[in-house]
Amino acid sequence: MKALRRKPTDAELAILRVLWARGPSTVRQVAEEMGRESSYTTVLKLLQIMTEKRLVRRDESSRTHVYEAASSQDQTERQLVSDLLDRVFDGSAAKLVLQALAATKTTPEELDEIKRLIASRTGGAR
Amino acid sequence: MKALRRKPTDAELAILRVLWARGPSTVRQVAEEMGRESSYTTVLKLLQIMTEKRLVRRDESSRTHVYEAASSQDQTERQLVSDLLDRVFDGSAAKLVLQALAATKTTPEELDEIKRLIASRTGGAR
DNA sequence: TTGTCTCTACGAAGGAATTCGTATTGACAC
DNA sequence: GTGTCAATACGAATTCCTTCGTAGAGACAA
Repeated sequence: MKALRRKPTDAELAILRVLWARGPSTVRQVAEEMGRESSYTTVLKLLQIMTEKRLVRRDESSRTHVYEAASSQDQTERQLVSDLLDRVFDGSAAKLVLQALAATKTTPEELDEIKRLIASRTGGAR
Repeated sequence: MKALRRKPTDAELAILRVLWARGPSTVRQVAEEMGRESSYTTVLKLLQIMTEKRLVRRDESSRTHVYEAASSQDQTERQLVSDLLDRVFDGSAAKLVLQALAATKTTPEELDEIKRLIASRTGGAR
């Protein structure tokens, strides 16, 4: 049983996203939300493994267990970005942003939003 | 033999980074560059697998083979960012940028650089 | 030729991720 | 009690990643 901080796999991340969106959920609810790609038992197994890994918490007080993401969406997102930054971009946020802009057709609204983000950062520091 | 577009694994990415930095290289050169973490044969095996996957090209004209990254660093970076965008951020570049800024202690110089990136984007579109 | 290096090829082992089938258990109605 | 339904537990099969040991081929010196 290893303790902490591993990157969730793709399948695990898909489940986490459901849990973040729905809040605490049963296996059946998660499986249904994920459509017909994954069978009930597959989702169950994944959630069991994720419980061991402490990626989710399990409430066993009723017969039908209820699962909940152990880390917030925010924390997890940040961790994944950190990881990409380290593995790919030498820790340079600017390089990452450059590629993010290149990778998407960013709308003017989004660009404005990003500008505001930056402004709020620089504003404080100056 | 499957054809295209899979995400390089962590170990594969580490090798690609060496190839991008050094240009076409032999197994020995890559292994040395990667320090003593991975043995010669491990690097060799990975490069062989990566050749099958078409992640690298192999020049076999001399006895000592020479390997070269098949995709540019730029393309690969973009692909990895795209993947993260899809899997984690619903395709929203703004969300990703927000987390990138939160994840690093960004220097004022970097923020300025990012601002310029954005400005060049908005400037062209307006 | 024989020996020594250095290379590639190959395979095997271990571990993790993913899938799903089957068994078992608990709840509840009848 | 029995039957039925829905849940969890368990384990097997498959595939991929990663590592490394060992074998064999090529080059070259003595």
